[in-house]
Amino acid sequence: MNTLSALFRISPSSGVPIYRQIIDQVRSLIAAGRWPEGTMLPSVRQMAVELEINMMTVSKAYARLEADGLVERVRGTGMRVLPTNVVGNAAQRKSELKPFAQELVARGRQLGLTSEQIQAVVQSCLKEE
Amino acid sequence: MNTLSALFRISPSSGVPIYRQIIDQVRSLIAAGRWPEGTMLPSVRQMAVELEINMMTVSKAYARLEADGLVERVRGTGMRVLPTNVVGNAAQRKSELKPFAQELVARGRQLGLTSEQIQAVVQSCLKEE
DNA sequence: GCAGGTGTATTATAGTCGCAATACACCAAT
DNA sequence: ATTGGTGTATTGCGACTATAATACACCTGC
Repeated sequence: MNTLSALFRISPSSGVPIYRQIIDQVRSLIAAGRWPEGTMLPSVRQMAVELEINMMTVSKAYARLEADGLVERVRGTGMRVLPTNVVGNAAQRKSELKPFAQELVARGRQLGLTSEQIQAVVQSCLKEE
Repeated sequence: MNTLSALFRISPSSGVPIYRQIIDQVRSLIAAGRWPEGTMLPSVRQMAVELEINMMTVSKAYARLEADGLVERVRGTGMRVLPTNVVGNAAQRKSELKPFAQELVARGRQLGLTSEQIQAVVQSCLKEE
């Protein structure tokens, strides 16, 4: 099975740069503890094949993640998740989700929807998973 | 007062092209009936000044909106909202919001949050408006 | 007619993004 | 030492995005 496509949600047509989507989502996965300390990230080549993007695009995302101190580059082996970056606190993870909720609410308001209607849309998405 | 900044939510650093943000949000506002048939869109110059972006960026967004049949160009006057594009149905407006909800849920899951926690984040945003 | 308001076209510049193809440096397993 | 797996550097290319500075064509109101 293709585990990557289950974990990642890459949208080339969204306007958001692909390397940035990778960065954000890797950060989320690490923050949630799904990739614990010591875990090796998928190789750039594997990532590129499964997500149907360029190898260098993945590499650039990884380079940035290393610069941000989330991941360690192990020469000849791959990228290893560093320890100190796991956000165990649920409240902190919630705060990372907040920008997306704010975006959702703003759009809902523009569409003239009530709070209840906005929540209903979220609810339906949760059920459809 | 600055009505535009209250209606619009432009984020130049989001990665999403500015002209595209304008298009999406104008569509939302029209779909919600906040700009009824016959309403004149803000002028490109006003928009550019208040949102601190380039005039031509706004113009390109408007051109696309006209191509999509949402708006009519009145020479020497401005852009007028066309009638047949108003989405009166709440269900249809909800469906326009759905992609944002899906994005939110996917990110919440990546962060290891439960359905209840995701809803709580939305809830807090609704209260903070 | 004229001033001042529309949207638009043009040209040029700069930056970002993604892909392709190749080559390199490194490590692990054999 | 060889094979095959890491990530990376380089170069070139094309496309898209945004800005700037002008200039134009059009309509409205006085």
